[in-house]
Amino acid sequence: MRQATPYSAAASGRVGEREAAALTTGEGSVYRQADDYDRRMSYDPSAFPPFAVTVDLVVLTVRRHALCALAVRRAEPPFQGRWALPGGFVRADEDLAQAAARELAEEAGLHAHDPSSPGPDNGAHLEQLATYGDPERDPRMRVVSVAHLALAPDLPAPRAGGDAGDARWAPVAELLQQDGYGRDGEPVAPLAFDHAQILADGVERARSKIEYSSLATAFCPPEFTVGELRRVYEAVWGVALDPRNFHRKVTGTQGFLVPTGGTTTRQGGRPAQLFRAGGATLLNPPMLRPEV
Amino acid sequence: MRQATPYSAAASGRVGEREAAALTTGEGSVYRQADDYDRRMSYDPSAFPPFAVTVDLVVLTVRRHALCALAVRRAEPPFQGRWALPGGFVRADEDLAQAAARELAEEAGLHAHDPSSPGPDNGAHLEQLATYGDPERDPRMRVVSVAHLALAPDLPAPRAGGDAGDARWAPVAELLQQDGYGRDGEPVAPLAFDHAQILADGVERARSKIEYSSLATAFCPPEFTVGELRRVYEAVWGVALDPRNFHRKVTGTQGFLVPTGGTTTRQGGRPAQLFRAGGATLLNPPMLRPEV
DNA sequence: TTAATAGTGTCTGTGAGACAGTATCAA
DNA sequence: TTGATACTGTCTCACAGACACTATTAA
Repeated sequence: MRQATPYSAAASGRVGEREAAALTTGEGSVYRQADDYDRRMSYDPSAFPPFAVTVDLVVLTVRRHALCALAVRRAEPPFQGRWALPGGFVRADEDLAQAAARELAEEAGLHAHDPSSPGPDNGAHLEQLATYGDPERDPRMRVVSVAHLALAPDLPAPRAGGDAGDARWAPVAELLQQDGYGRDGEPVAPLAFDHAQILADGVERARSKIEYSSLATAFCPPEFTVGELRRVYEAVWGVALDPRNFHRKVTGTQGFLVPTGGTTTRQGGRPAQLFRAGGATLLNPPMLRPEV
Repeated sequence: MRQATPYSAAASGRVGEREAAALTTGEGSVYRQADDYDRRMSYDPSAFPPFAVTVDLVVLTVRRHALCALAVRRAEPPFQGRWALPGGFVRADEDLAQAAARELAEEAGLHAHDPSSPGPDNGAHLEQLATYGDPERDPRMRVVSVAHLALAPDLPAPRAGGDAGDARWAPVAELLQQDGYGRDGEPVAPLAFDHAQILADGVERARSKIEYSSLATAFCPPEFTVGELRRVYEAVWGVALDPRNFHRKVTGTQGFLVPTGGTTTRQGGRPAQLFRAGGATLLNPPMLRPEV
C-alpha cells in the first residue's frame, strides 16, 4: 500500500458554508442570488468572474546523487526575495502546454521534448501535473495555476531569465524542509505561494512514474550506463538498490534500453556498456520500489 | 507496457510560431512586445488576459455490466442539443474542489466523499483529473476547464438540474463512438467541445487507478459481494476475470475488504458473504489487468 | 434434479530478492 | 596489489494463472 491522491474533494457541506459566507459579506458582488448567477452564466459566459491563469513548473534533475528542483528568487512582491517555482502567465493565444514549454525555455533554457518527432532530441520531458486554484493562494487576485512537471538531465547552472533575478538547482529535501533550517543551520524560508505543495506533488508524481514507465531515462544524458540509471532511481526514491538485480531487471525488460556499442569508464572500475533509451514508454512488469 | 500520458508538451519551436503569428495579427492587443508583456505582467498581474475557469465532471458508474458516464443535453448554444459532460463556472470565492463538489451535487444529486471523515458516508469519490485550455476549445471566449473525475455506485436516473434540460447515464463506449452511429444504427452526435477527449482521459484514469488502489469499491454500494466487485472490474476493464483467482486475490489483500458478517443471495446461487471497503487505499501488490 | 454462484485446494511458471563469484579497469 | 565498478549465475520464496473440486442456494 503506497502513494496518495494529490487532490481530494471537499465535502459538499463545506461548499454550502462558503457560499453562505460569500452571500453575507457581499463577496462576488454581482452574484448575490444563486439562481440569478446560473441564469446569467448560461446566457452570458463573458460576464464571469475573471481569473488569471498561470503555469508553474516543477523542473527536476539529479545532481550529485540528489534530486534537485529549479528555484527562482522572486524580485517583486508578494513574497519578494523568497524562492519560488518558475512560471508565468498564460498568454491569450497559447495553449497550456505551449505556455509551459515557453516558460521552460525562458527560465531554464530547456526545450521540451516533442513526442511527435522520433529519435533522441535531448529535450526535457514535460507533462501536466495538476491545477491549483485556492481563492487565497495569491494575495493580489484570483490566480489559477496549471502546474507542469519537467524532467531534465543534469545540466550546467540555469540561466536566470525574464523577471527572475536569480535561479538555482536546489535539493528538493532542502526546499521542502519543514523546520525552517537547512543542513548548515541557516534559517531557510519556505517556498512562496503554495509552491511547496506543488513541488511535493511533482516529486511524488516523478517517484511513482519511474516505477511503471521508462521516464527515469529523462534524467540521463543521451548515452548512459546501467549504473548511472541506477543512481537516478536511487536519488529519486532515496533508497539503495542491489546493482546486480537492477542490472538483470533493466537489461531484461524489452524496449527499455538499447546498447549503443560503446563503453565508458567515467564512473571508474570495469568499462560499462553505454545505452540509450529504447522506444518503450511503459514498463511491464514495473520497477519495484523497495520498503513495502 | 501500457497506458499513456494524457497530456504532452508542445515543442518550443511551435510556441515561437504561435507567438509570431499573434504579434503579426495583433491578437492579444495590448501585448505587442514580448518584453513589455513580461514587464507589465510582473508589476501588474491584474492587467491580464482574462480567462473564464470552469469545472467539467466525468461521473462514472457501472450499470448493467457496462461502464457509464453522466451526460447532459445542452440547452444553449454553442453545441445546442448536443450531449456534454456536466460542469459549470467556478465562482469567485470557491476552490476548484468545492466547485466540482457543488456541480456534482447540482447536476448529479451526488455528494462528494469527505476523506477527512472516517466511515462509509456513501459519498462519491471525487478527484481532479486534468486541465484543458486550448484557446479554441470554446468558440465564445477563452475558457480553461479543470476536469474532475467522480466515481459513484449505480443509482437511479439522475435528476436534471440547473441549466441542463436533460441528463442520462450513457455507456462510455457509446459516447466515445468514433463512427457516429450507435448500436441501433441511429446517428449519434459526438460530445460537445473537447468533452470526448476529457471523457476518454477520465475513463483511462479510472481503468488504471482501480489496478493499484481500492477505488473500485467506489462503484459498489456500501455492502457488496466479491462477485459484485469482480463485475465492476470486468465492466471497467472490459475483460472477463477468473472468479476463483479474483476471490483469492481480493480477500487475501490486507485492508481491502472487511466482512460485515451478513450474506446475500441477490446474485442467485450460493449465499455470498457481504463486505465493505477496508481502510486501505493502495493495493500492494496491485490487481493485474489481463491481456499484457 | 439442474443451474447458478460461492468458495477452496493444488500445480506450475515467472520473477524479485539475496548473494556468490568472475571480469576489467585505475591508481 | 587493492579497490572500484560491471556483469553472470544460482537459489528461494511469493504469487499469478489455470483449473479440479466442493458448497449452498433457487427453480
